[in-house]
Amino acid sequence: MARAGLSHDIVVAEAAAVADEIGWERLNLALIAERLGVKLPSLYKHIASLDGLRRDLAVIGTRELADVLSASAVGRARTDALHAVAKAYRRFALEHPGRYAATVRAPASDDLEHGEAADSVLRIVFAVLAGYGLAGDDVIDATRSLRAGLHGFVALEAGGGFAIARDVESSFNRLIEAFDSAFASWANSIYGSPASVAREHVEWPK
Amino acid sequence: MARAGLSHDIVVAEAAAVADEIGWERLNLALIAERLGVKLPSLYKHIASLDGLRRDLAVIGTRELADVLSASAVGRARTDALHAVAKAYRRFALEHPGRYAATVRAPASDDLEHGEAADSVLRIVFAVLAGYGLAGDDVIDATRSLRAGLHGFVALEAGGGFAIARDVESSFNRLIEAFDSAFASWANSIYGSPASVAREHVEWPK
DNA sequence: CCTATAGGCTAGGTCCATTAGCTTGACCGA
DNA sequence: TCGGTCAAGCTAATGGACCTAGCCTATAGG
Repeated sequence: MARAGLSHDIVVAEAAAVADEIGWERLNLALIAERLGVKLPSLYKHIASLDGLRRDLAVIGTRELADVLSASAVGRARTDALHAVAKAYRRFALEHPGRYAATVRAPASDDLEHGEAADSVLRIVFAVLAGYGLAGDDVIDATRSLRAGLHGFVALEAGGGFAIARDVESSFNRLIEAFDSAFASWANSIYGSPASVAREHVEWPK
Repeated sequence: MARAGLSHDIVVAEAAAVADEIGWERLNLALIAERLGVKLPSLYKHIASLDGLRRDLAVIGTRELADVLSASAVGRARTDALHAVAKAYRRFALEHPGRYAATVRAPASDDLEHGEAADSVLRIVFAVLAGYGLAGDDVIDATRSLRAGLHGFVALEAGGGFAIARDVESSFNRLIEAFDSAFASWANSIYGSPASVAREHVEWPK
């Protein structure tokens, strides 16, 4: 009985690869075990349950997304930063559909580790929006709108919803341009009231 | 052995109710059978499979969504129509989360009945956008952007992603206002090229 | 070398979806 | 009314998935 040399991180990493290949919803322990050269029950020495594994996957997926977005934004501001972050977001979702789907899971309210990962993504978005001079409720509305647009677009695209003969990339760029215009105009509008940004707990992206 | 008096439509209707209550992804035959006062295998006299039932649910859910959107748009145009349709869309998704999730399933390419239901929703959106004077690629970009924004927003909201202390309805209104401004400006921009609207097959909303 | 621990294993339980095959209620024509 | 057909229910059994209990041994530390 040779040891396979598994660890918690190795199992989660393999689960991420499997999820990217066959889809988040079809993720199953049997396939993970097979690919690791181990029988299914052996996985339970490293994970708590399938649901626990999904949560762990959500955490590392969210961290990876934060890293990708952060790297895309360095040295940019306003329109440049918005387009760069949006492009990086879409690219991550298309290249790692399983990991991306994992990030859509909202953290449990008592899961500090997961919550911190989600907040790290939100901080990047806030930083981009700060470049537009947004404040108060505007920041929240802009964040929600941008999240909605990004998530909706990549979810529909990944699901095969864009079948018309029109370049998807061009449509995506115009969506982001629309947000760019909106955020620019909000900064000068009456909406920019200095309401407190009361952060109970911030969840991302779902 | 008293007969329960089931039919295909009754089973699908009960499935819709169950999906709205416990969620699209947790829909299962055991619970449907129990609620109908029948043993699980008896359902197979009326449905082909769980996946077939899901597809049937997608069709009726999509039709219901089309009816709701259509009713909301009558007698309105441009900004009024856009806000009315958006509000009806969000309301449907929040009141019938299971049915809404079902509508996100893209029709199989050879499923004419499902495809027709999906197209009936798209026609409503096209009609609203026609009021803005959009043409060519603009119509496609606007449709994709609007779908993305609507779907993303309600998906995130339903998933508990909007936890900050800011009224969700207000954020939604501002998102729609942003689309309204964008569509209005597109109609007068250089983008409005008369490219052909090549409709291979149109899928909605995923 | 001895021992404790941790990481594998087999066996078995539960819960679903699905299929096969049986039984019986309801309707229809003679 | 009688009998036949069909549809709608049922039980039983299969297979796949997650999960647990309990065993067995490779490895690390003394």
